[in-house]
Amino acid sequence: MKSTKDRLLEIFYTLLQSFGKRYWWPGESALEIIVGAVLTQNTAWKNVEKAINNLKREHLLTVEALYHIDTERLSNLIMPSGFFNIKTRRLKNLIKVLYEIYDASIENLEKIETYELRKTLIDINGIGKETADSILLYALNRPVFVVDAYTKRFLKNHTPPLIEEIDIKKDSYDTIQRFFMEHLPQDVYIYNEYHALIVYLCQKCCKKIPECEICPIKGI
DNA sequence: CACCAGGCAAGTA
DNA sequence: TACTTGCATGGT
Repeated sequence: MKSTKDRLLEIFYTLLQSFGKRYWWPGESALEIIVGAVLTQNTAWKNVEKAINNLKREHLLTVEALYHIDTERLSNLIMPSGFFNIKTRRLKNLIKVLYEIYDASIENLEKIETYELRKTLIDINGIGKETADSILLYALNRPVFVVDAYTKRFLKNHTPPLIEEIDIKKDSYDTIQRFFMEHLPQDVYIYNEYHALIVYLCQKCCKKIPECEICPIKGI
């Protein structure tokens, strides 16, 4: 009987071999990833790209520019990503911390201990656990596992079960995160690729469950 | 036409 | 603690 740790790793390497590296997170800078993390809340990535491109075209992807930009102008630029009024507020809240506390320098974030930084991020109105962890992992390369709707769907659909279903149902972000982190090496590369592969898997074939014939990890 | 997408906060019971 | 709702565009 395989251990849960062995199964999780086997699933990882099988997904990696089947689908290849996902190259997450798309973005040319840490700030672009941070901004994208807010814009993609409950939103298709395709729409986020339009918003990001709007900001890039206007050379607004700097902490200074986003701090000083007029609220209405920012709303118009990020409109394609939806929820633009609330996302403008959320971006401003986040940028305000980066500008006023961290002196507009992403590099100053490097000095902060991971879980202290996580708490700081979550304390910002508009930044929840998933957004904070996405920033930590994908923008700042911290070994933090990101849990999202796909992760829950993956756990819920996978057979044989990896974790008791009862733990998946409620608001179980911390439980699921702990599950992955306690059963996997604490490794930024693995966390990065694993989350991206789960998303790809769900977008590719999880929708066909329970009879997904092309699922490469069936039975593991 | 309906439904969903790489969430979160605020309100209610 | 556990549900429910508003937020909004764009693709299928």
